[in-house]
Parts: sequence; C-alpha cells; structure tokens
Amino acid sequence: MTQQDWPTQLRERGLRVTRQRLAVLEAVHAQPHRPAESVHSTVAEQLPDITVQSVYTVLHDLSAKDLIRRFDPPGAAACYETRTEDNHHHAICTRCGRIEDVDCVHGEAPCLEAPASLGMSIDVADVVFRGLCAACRQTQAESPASVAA
Amino acid sequence: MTQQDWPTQLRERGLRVTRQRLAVLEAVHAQPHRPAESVHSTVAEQLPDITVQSVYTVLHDLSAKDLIRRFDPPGAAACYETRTEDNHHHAICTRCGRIEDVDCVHGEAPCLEAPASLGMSIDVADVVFRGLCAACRQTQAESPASVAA
DNA sequence: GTTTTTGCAAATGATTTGCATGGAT
DNA sequence: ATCCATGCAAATCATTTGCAAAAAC
Repeated sequence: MTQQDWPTQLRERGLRVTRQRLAVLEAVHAQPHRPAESVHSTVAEQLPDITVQSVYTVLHDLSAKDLIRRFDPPGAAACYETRTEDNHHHAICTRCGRIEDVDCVHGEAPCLEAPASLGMSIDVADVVFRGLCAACRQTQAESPASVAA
Repeated sequence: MTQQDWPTQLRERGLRVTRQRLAVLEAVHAQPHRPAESVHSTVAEQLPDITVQSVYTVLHDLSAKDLIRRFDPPGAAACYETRTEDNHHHAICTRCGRIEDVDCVHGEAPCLEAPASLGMSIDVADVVFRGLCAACRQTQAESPASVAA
C-alpha cells in the first residue's frame, strides 16, 4: 500500500518521469510477480513501440532505486513487485509457477535468526516456500495431466 | 555424510556408471556450490575431452535422481552439492558470492511453518541468508575496493 | 540546451536440445 | 547386442550492452 504517486516517487529518486516508466510501474503494481517478458506485453498494449530491452532497462533502474523489488524464483525468470516496504517472502506453486506473497512467518522476523556458528554477518533472509496452490491441488486430484498457467 | 559409494548409488537409481559421472560426483562432493562451468574445469583435469554440455547433462541427470542437489542463487548460475539428505539452507556473501551451508534454524524445521492463511499447501521452505562473510568484512574495513573470489 | 532515456541491434551468459558415435551392461 | 551416455554443434532463453535519435528537465 504505497502512496503510489509514481511521478513524485520517480523524481524523489532522481529519475525522470517517462511514459514507459509509469506504464511499467503500473503494470508491475497491477500484476506483481511477472517476468520482464510478460510485463512488456502488458505495457505494449498502451505503448506499442516499447521494446523488451527498454522494459528490462526500466525494471533494472526502478529496482536500483527501490521503487520496485526484484525476486528471482529458483530456475525461472526474474519477476518484480511494487511491495518494497517490508521484507515479506514468497510461495511458489511447483506445478503452475504461481507466486504468492507470504507475510513474515512466526509473527516476528523468524528466519532472520541466522545460526551464531556461521562465519557470516547476516543482513537479510529470503524464504521461498514451495508447494501446490489451491487450484493445482484441485486439478491434480482430477486430471494428473496438463498444467495451467 | 553420504556413504559415497558412487557406483552403487548410480546403479540403484538406474543410471549407468561412467567416468564422467563419477568425476562430476567427485568434483561436486569435494567442492560444493560451484556452477557447471567451474565443475567442468575441475573434471577436465582428469577427463580433458569432456564438454561443458556433458557436464550440464550429467548435473541435470544426477539432480533428477537426487544424487546431487541443485541450488539457484538469486541472479547467479546454478550450483550443486552432494548433501541431499537434509533440507539445509544457504548463506551467500553479497560481496564475493561465497556460499555456505546453514543447518536448519531454530533447532527444528522453522520456516516450514507456512502461514495457515495461505491458499497453498507447503512442501518445503528454502531459506537464503545474505550478508558478508568473514573475509569480506575484513577486507571491506580495510579497502572498500576490489572484490576477491 | 543539456542530460537522461528510449529504440534498435547485437552480444553475452547460462542452459537445453538433436543427432550420431562410443561406451556400459 | 542393446540401449544409454557422451561429444559435438546448434538453438534457445533471459538479460546486458553500445550507440544514435527522441524526450524530459
């Protein structure tokens, strides 16, 4: 629930306000957890001339300024979200790839407690849950074949 | 601490015993958390004719049979380890990329407790810690430049 | 008017795939 | 002898990079 005044947010971070950046922010905000390719198709509906590379550049720049957050699902393309304030986690359906946000577990930042034995000073912990989403559990019970998007 | 009788393990999973598979298993076991490219250079010392693609294929096949485990560091190449029995986690140094194993936190499988509110049935949780390894904390205090391997 | 961004194109890096030969059983 | 695995080559996918033209300030 950001204030969502993109032009202001962009200026505050020293980025110029462009149609493509606004469109990308809008697309990512409306449908989070999608790869660049997918963001591009959405944005292209309004800006037919935007290239995939530009979307990559925009996503990169917005990430660098923390206007969006990049998430790398294991073995899949990077995806993006506008929820940047809290350190929430993600759940991935192993069947359809669907990604859902997961609020921090245990009430308190749980997995941030790294083992003291470790030779590393830990800054953050990212948790990725894997399982079956409701839809896929349903589908699996019926037809073991075919994976939906 | 697997028994480490690779030939037997391979046969048990229905895989033929080949020099390249043994060499890859050995290399991954000796130096875990390395990308395919790096495994290849090690293996190539003994098997100069092995190709990178074969290493990829072997790593893929061994992963499929759970003889090794694949780990995808966010934004970096996949890496592999022979520790497959327990669901341990990983800590990545944000400076040099070094990866260390992390035994399950909290004594018990901690982050496996997914929020009940979630529409997903969770099978596993993978935790990735990010921070600075001992060496890099040292180096950073002295010279803020240059990243060691 | 100056500097940043975009569009366009090509390059890169990681990984997969197809097919014929060589090797394991 | 059979079937699987490797070597070789090409293809694919995600992403980055270089440069000139267009847009934002």
